[in-house]
Amino acid sequence: MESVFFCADMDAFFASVEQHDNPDYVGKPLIVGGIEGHRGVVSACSYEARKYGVHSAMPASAAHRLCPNGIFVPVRMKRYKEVSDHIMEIFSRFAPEVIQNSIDEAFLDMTGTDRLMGIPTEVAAKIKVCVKEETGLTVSIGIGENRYLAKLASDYRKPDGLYQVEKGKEIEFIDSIPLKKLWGIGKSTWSHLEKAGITTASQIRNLSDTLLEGMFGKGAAEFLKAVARGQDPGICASEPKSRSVSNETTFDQDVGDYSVLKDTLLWLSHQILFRLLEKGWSSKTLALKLRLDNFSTSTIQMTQENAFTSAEEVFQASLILLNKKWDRRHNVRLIGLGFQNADPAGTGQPSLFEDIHEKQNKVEKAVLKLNNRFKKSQVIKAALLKKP
DNA sequence: TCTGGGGTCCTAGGACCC
DNA sequence: TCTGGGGTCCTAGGACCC
Repeated sequence: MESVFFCADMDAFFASVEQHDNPDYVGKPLIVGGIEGHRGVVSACSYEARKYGVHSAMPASAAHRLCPNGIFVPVRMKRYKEVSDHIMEIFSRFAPEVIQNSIDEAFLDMTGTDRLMGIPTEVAAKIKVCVKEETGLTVSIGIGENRYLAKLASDYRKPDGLYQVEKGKEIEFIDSIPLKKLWGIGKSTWSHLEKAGITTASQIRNLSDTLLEGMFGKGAAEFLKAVARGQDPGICASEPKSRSVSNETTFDQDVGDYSVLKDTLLWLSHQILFRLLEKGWSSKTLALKLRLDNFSTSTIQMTQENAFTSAEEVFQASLILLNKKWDRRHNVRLIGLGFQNADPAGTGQPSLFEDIHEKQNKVEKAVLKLNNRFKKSQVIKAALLKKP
């Protein structure tokens, strides 16, 4: 049976949700994230804002310079998650298997569904109508014989696109997209490729395996070989190889005061432990991340014999990591804490989860108490209170 | 330009064991 | 008195994506 995959990708998702919730924003340059006076980047922006050269991941200051009359609004992740859940539910009405790839994107395995659902382009059109009617938003859908082609196809006619990569035209399709735009080829890989004089997929197809491996290493060579031929390099495994839970915060001003870092770690310890327990996972590995005032970033982690069970335990471990990693010669721009290699089977100790709501209350109280305390400290307040 | 926050996957090297 | 090979676990860093 021939495989058929859809990739459904929402158009300017965060910005579109904001425009839908607030009709005043419709037709105007809207920028989500990148609030003036705060460190940050643009999370998303409307197509009207893109005309000014604004794009996601751009520093806030640059966005303000390019688009001084733009409407800047904060990120409302909870709301986007709500809409996302609704959209995923719509997808599941049409596809036996929906793999969510990010908050605004999913792969639908439509293999063998044509008898029941109809031909792919018609089903895709129906999904688009459904999403529009129920959420007011537009989605672009790409169709291909594998997930990778579907993913590229979803981008091909954005916004409000619908494109199918025809059978037998896979190579032609790949060659119609600039190599540097292919999914998985980022800044670093592109710079390597360019330096080697490789700027098209057809050049990659003509290179020998040994040459490619010598230049990029085995993993990257395999990836490039596959995508240059329109094959799936293995994006989006249905079962991730490892799981992690982390929170981090960038201070409005770099911090040199140990007690501020300590208080932030206490807060982060509660956040990550609660989120871990909420998912029903467990973890023995704790990682601390620091970004210094010179933007250099480093991490340090430790693995203990047993899974972490209390925020206090996490907090104490995080202090050990901080003391090992921070030599106080630079102020701290960002501090983060996370669990690595989390085990989805959990701890096997149900007592941990029985009182999870009670735990949540305690955490909330603790955080509230912390926040009240932090109100005295102007430096840290913004960083702590911006989180729900 | 002055660079968020949350993730996954890969790699290279070291420790340790048989 | 100059030495193996393989497997597994762990760490730190880096690439990439949304």
